[in-house]
Amino acid sequence: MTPNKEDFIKAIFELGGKEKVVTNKDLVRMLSISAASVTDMNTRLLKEELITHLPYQGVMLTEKGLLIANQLIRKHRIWEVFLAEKLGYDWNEVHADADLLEHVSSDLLIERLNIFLEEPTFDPHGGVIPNQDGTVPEIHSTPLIECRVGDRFKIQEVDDQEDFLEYLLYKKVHLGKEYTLAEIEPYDGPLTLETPAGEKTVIGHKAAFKIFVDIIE
Amino acid sequence: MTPNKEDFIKAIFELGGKEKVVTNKDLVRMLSISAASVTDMNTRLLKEELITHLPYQGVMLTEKGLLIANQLIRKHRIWEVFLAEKLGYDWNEVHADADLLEHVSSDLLIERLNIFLEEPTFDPHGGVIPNQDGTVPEIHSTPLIECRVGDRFKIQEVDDQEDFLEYLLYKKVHLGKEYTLAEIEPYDGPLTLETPAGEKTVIGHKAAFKIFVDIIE
DNA sequence: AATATTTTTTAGGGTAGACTAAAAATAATT
DNA sequence: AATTATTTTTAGTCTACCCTAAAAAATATT
Ligand SMILES: [Mn+2]
Ligand SMILES: [Mn+2]
Ligand SMILES: [Mn+2]
Ligand SMILES: [Mn+2]
Repeated sequence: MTPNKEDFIKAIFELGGKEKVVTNKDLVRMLSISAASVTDMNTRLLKEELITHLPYQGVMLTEKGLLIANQLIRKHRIWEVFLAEKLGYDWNEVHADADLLEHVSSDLLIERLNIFLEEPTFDPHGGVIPNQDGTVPEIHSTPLIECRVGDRFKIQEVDDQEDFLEYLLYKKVHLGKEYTLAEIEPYDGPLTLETPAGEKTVIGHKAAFKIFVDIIE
Repeated sequence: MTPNKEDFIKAIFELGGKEKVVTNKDLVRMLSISAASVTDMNTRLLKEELITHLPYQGVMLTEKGLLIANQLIRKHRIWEVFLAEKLGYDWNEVHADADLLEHVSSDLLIERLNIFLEEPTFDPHGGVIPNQDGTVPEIHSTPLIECRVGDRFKIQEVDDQEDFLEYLLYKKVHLGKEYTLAEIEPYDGPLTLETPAGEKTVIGHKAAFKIFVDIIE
């Protein structure tokens, strides 16, 4: 296994390759490599039985591939916790370094680090950390866009794109924060969130797809 | 710069390439690669002006190469401190992981880590950590083999080979520990060290070349 | 149904970093 | 001084990962 292969498998997973076929086009966009390179890597991963391939359709992860994806995500997210909690990184700064560190982390290192961090369940943007055996704890959360006016909730997870995290930092939206959904403008308009203290925050319509909440009672 | 190039430059440094010409043979032994691969890497590093090359003699580091070596050693040793102090690694366990982590450490990461570790001066076996600018703090220490009977000293630094560190762990020799040199057997015989409490430790002749001490007054 | 567009694959090539086998240069031995 | 042994270099290959350009297949549009 090499860093490039690992990142490729992770990309397939993040594009839904656990349940559905992922197209070459999507991988081209996600990894910023040429279409020919995607075909090339596909044939190599196919040879190792990490993916299944439907010609001209796309690829899906095998059990073996899925395990590698989850173990890599475990490493990635544990490093993100370390960078945020111990080294004082903001949540939009952790990804780049974690994306490199994940590939050079022995099992011993990750398990010691996990203990040092007191076995965290979530990474800095609320992504759940897979277990050592590749299983993933089941967490219930709802996309903010599906909430109704009047719902009370806590922020559970947010999309991990750097610019989106920076936007949320600016809006002072952070994990665990409690809000009530005060208003939704029609025709894909903005959402207004209100804290228990009465402070209001306006969030764009598209942002509401990238925020996941835990509705209270 | 790539991990292989970085390790190659570090190997030249560790074989004395700051002051003297390092042979291909030595690099073959240190890196466990073929002689042809050494010649190959030499020509590539030469092109980047990181080394100077005397055909059929060997290579030396340029200023540029030396800077890279020192910065890599800084990263390596800071990671070693982290693994030992925060993750509970023994001093003979830190090297392998640090040897990988050193290549994926951004400047931001290393400087934050350095602060988190409270700016250590030495790595777990007493190696001095180069400064950010590539300069190296001057530390005075004496090889144990040069000591005279009756000298009092503290353990300052030891060779970082894994099996040697394990041997010292078994002998309960650790950094900062105080001893008096009680006896040296002639004809390259063993050395006897004595703690202030009167406990005696016998050390092989060759080991005394790999232990460096700070003589007290 | 025919044509145009998009996507995927194939063909051919490049670089980094490794290898083996053989040639050339240097060092050691007789 | 000549021979032998060691070390370094050259020549030719290999794999991983990337590319561009062109061909083939699938999809969308007229
Ligand atoms: Mn991330
Ligand atoms: Mn990565
Ligand atoms: Mn080390
Ligand atoms: Mn290394």
